[in-house]
Amino acid sequence: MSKNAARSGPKGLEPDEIVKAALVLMEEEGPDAFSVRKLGAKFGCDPMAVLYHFKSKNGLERAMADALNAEIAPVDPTASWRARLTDLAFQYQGLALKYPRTFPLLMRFWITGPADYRHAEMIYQALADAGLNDQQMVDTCFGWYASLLGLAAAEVGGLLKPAAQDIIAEIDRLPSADYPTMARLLPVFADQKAGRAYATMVETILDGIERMLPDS
Amino acid sequence: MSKNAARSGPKGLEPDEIVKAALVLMEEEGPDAFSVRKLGAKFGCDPMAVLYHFKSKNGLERAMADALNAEIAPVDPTASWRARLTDLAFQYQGLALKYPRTFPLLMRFWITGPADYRHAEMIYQALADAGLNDQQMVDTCFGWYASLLGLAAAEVGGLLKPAAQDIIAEIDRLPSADYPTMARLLPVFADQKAGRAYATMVETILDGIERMLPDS
DNA sequence: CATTGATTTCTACAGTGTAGATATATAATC
DNA sequence: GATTATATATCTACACTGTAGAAATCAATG
Repeated sequence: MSKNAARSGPKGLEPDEIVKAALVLMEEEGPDAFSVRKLGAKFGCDPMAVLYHFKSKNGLERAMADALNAEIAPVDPTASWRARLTDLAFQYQGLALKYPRTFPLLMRFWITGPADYRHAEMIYQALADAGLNDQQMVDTCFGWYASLLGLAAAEVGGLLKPAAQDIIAEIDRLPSADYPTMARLLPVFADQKAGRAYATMVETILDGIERMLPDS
Repeated sequence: MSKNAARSGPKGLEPDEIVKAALVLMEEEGPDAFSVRKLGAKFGCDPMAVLYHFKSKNGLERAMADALNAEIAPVDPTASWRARLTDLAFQYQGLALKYPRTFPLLMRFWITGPADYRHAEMIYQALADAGLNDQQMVDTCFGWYASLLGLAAAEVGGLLKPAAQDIIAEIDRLPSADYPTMARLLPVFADQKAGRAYATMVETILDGIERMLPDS
């Protein structure tokens, strides 16, 4: 439309659009079959055009990770620190469920760019309102973020989902003398409800943070 | 030596030895440059011999992940539940530091095989001794494990290490009005001591677990 | 010795990321 | 408007990847 907004080059390829298409392709194909050639074919451009905008496949994947982070919505600043952190935690879980095959990229590019500075700032402010001192805030913010990513990745990676039949069979085959507690808990595995372990752990970590407070 | 122990085939290739060499190669080359061809060259056999024993590169990588889990030593059963979980936590951190480039495989194969059932059994017994009920135990065990893996992966992935100079510069460039808390904490970032955030978070989670107990 | 069956190697193929040269279309300058 | 400059997109080529399938090799058995 206007002078230099929509089309910046010969074909006007928009990096954001490429990333969007890349996310779709990644979810369709999975991380192994995802390739810049397929992306080019899907997007209707030469594969090398993608690399021109992102330097390398690695750079593209970093941009994809940042695009995920950018979907995190700001939290309500009037809510309690605990409510805000809970909100963020479940937003991350939602992100993992929406992009199960892209989400692991967040653990490859722990710092993706501006989008997660925004996220980090929200965590810091919540922890500051909770009453942590500076050192505690830094440690806890990093730890909170890393734990959440691990939890969410495990959720979509299959660890937190109800135990699969073959896994249960495999555990059943173990000598129950060596694994008495696991053997006893097999039925509990079997009807493990998706998402509850995640919620439980979020509460557990928040409880732990609360215990750090001076008046606790 | 004896009949069928050492050499089971023409050359007597031992899968365990292949995995050992694979771990060395992975640490040398990193996940991108790691290939079965290079492994074959290093190990002195045809690349396809590797795939014969592990079905696929994926199968090999799963075996590598299980080899890492197998390095976890049993905990002292006479120690308190909290001491046992702490022990396991730091063993995992040690594993991540020893195999920084292989460790992320554990988040690709959340369930690697017998080695982590052994690990899980130790966690379950500790949680049982702590006094959690069955449902809590299952949720907390999964959550504990996933969080720890996230923490350890973040540690070697660069999130928990002292902030790098370019990152600090990048944050410094942000409009400090939008990121007031982060801006204030920049100096704390800068001399972040490796490993302390990990230790802090482990304590935090353990505190949270303690709060689940009925008499707490 | 011949056979068997598990192991190792060989060959070939389709697909990958990307460096480097080239073409193209827009914007800037005259 | 013609010409130059510049950013953008494409083309070509190369070294490398995982692995299917055929072939060779070797130890043990009958």
